[in-house]
Parts: sequence; C-alpha cells; structure tokens
Amino acid sequence: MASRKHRAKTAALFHALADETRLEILDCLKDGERCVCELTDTLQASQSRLSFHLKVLKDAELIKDRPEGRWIYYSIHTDAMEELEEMVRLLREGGRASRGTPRC
Amino acid sequence: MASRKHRAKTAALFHALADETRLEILDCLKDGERCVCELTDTLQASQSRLSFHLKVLKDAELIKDRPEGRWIYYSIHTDAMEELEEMVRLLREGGRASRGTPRC
DNA sequence: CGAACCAATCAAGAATTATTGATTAATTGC
DNA sequence: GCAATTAATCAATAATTCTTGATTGGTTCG
Repeated sequence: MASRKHRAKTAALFHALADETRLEILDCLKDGERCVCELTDTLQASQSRLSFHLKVLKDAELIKDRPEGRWIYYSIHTDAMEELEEMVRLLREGGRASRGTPRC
Repeated sequence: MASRKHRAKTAALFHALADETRLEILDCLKDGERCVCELTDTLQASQSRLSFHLKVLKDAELIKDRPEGRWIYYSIHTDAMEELEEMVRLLREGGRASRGTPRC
C-alpha cells in the first residue's frame, strides 16, 4: 500500500542520507562513537557546519548522542539502519498485496 | 575506504529517492511499466512536474524509458535497485578493511 | 569566580531544487 | 498537410537546504 505517512518517512530518511558530508560522518562513526571535535578534525569541517549535519542525522534517528562532561559523543543508531534496509527492501520487492492488479 | 567518488554516487542516488513524488512514481512502476500520461492521471500531477521527476529518476538510473510511437513507457531499472541494496549494506555493515583501526 | 573549551543555535546570504506555465518536437490519424 | 496528442525543455519564480560567522549555554579547571 505504501501509505502517505510511510512515504514521507522514507523520503525524510533518504534525504538525511543524500549529502556527502553526512555520509562521511556516518562512515566515520562506523568505527565507533566520536565527539564533535574529533569529527571536525577528521572531516576538516567547521564546528557549525558539522553541528548542522549532525542534527539532520539525529533528527532522522540515524545517529544518537551521549553527553559526557563537556563533550558530546555521537554514534550510529543501529535500529534506524535496520529500518533503512527494510525500506529499501520494500521499495525493491514491492510488498504489494495484490499481484494481479496492474494499475497503481 | 568509501572513496570520494563512491560517496558522491551514493549521495546522488539517495537524493533521487528523497522526494515523495518520486517515491510515488517508483511505487506506481512496481506494477510494471507505465507511460507518462498514465502517471499524470494516477498521481494527479502536472505533465511538466512529472517529467521533471522522471528525469531525476532516470539520471539516477533508477528507471529506464522505452519510447513506443508517441508514448514513452517508464519502468524500474532493476540493476540500480540491486546497487541501492548494496550501498545500504555497505553503509550499515561497514565494509571496512581494518577492524583494528579506531580512527576514521 | 573567571578563563578556556565544547557544542548548539541563530541570522543572513548563497546555492540548490522544485513548481508553474509556455513553448517545442515528434508522432499519429484525418 | 493539418489538427490533435504525448512528452521534453525552458524561463521565471518559489521553496528548501547549506554555509558562514557570531552568539549563547554549559562544563571544567585554575
């Protein structure tokens, strides 16, 4: 069926992934959690810019944060990654109930 | 490693998917190929608007077209869908060579 | 407390992307 | 050939997203 709501959620998730800087961040976090200052170092990006992209990723629930003292550590939110795989599977395989109905 | 080039390609692919109209088109095409006028009908979208989004999807190689007479039939490009799954898998599982290296 | 540090937020501007309406090109049927 | 149909493209505008630099809030350490 692919409800309107689900479609919006899917679009939002893909939007969060549709940016090189954000992909770079995710790539970086695959090795484990990092604080923002480590990321600015590694990715050669300004603090403000990075903060913006981290927020996008966090809003999409692709990453989560853990404050500790004056640092904030970010890491990959595994659940969302699983959800992403599910979305792609639906997109690909269809998940259509009626195989005989030709029109959408 | 996730080269710069690969990251750009990934971002571009996700960008093509980050739009409700385009997701709707893909959803529609899952039932088989459709010509543009069928899509404008079903999706209640203007011809020009649809044409724009079809171009985005086609540029991302998510769909392909088959001209026949004065119609143009669009359908899902299965290869790209497989590639998409591969990208998501890489994003998720890492595909990182050195498991021992902590920094990115 | 005050200085230094980390990170979020804000405002302004730049850049990109989407929508609309009009035009154009190609094809079919009369 | 001419009118009608299908779809791409273009120009202009609207809307969204990104970047930058400055400010703010919270934390630690002296």
